[in-house]
Amino acid sequence: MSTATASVHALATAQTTIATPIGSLLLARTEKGLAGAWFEGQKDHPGVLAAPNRPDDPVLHDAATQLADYFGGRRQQFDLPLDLHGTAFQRSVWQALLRIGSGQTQSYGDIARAVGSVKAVRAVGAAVGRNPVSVIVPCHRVMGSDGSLTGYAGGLDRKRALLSLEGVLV
Amino acid sequence: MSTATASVHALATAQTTIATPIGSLLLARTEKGLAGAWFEGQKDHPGVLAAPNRPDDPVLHDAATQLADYFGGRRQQFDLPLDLHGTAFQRSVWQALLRIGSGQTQSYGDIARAVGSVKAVRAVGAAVGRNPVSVIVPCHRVMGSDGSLTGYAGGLDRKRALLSLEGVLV
DNA sequence: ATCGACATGTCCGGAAACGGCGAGTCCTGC
DNA sequence: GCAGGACTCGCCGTTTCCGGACATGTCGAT
Repeated sequence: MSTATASVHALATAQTTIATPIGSLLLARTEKGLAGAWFEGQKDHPGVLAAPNRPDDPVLHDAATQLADYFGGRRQQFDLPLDLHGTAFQRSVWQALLRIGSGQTQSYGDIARAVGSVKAVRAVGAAVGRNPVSVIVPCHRVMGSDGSLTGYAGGLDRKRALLSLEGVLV
Repeated sequence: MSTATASVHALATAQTTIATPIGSLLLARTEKGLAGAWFEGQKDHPGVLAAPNRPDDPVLHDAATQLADYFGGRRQQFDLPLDLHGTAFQRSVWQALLRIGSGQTQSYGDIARAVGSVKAVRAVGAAVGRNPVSVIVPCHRVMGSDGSLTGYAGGLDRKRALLSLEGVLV
């Protein structure tokens, strides 16, 4: 069980589940902001959360709306308070992800450069793979340096779908 | 991309293009001298060079003049500073080419003997084929031991034309 | 505590393929 | 006979390709 998942279990103040074209998405927030978004069946899915179900919570509601717009092709970027729990290294990687615009991609090496440890490429891979907030923190925009899709915690099909939606893949 | 071509890309300080009866010729120089002369469409043509276009550069201007004289039948040998980039073996082969006078030819085996490795006949072929300075380094004066034309990076037609011009072919 | 496995990328060494050949063999057709 | 073509094989420098090693941060399992 990862640090991020553990802290969400302990700190979540509200949750809700929404439907998307590529599977339902569990959203969870803490006091400070959105802290988790996992597809059903995804690798680090926290399972059942103790936090109360509150679809009308402001943050969760905004997130749901913005995600609906995103999947409908009416929105390219998100504007939400985030509360990303992880090690310093992981947070810096996730911040780097947030700087990749819609329709763009970067390689794991690019991210490694961006966070200042050029050779920590595998470490970057691990960190990207532990992104707690799918879609909104766009870990799907990271590909191998040769253009291969490599992996995705939610399954490569979802990665493909997201990239198609953003116009990256034919 | 051959070593020679690569280094020209990096080191060229000036370029120009001249017209000849057998196609236009791209000339490039480095600090030290003429480093490249490629026919349009020739095998190892470097494509677009970053170096500035300077027809009036002394070396390029001299080269252009001497080439014009050569193609007009008024000149048999060239007097220019050359800067040939390649492996040690390639350079020794190219030097051997420079020792073949106008109107003469040698076989690949002759060159192999000249550079001291009698059996490196095919290697000589490869090196000759990568001559970076067409016409001036007379790789067109090398033929098969049976008198056949074998190959030419700029196309056999050009090889024939050059040899005719030099009175070797009827 | 230590170890190993990862959603990678780069570098390095060795192996193998690839030529602007040439000499030798064999076979055809005069 | 014998000139000449098709084929084989050895030769060698260069390029390309492939496999392995390594660097790095975290986490789960010994």
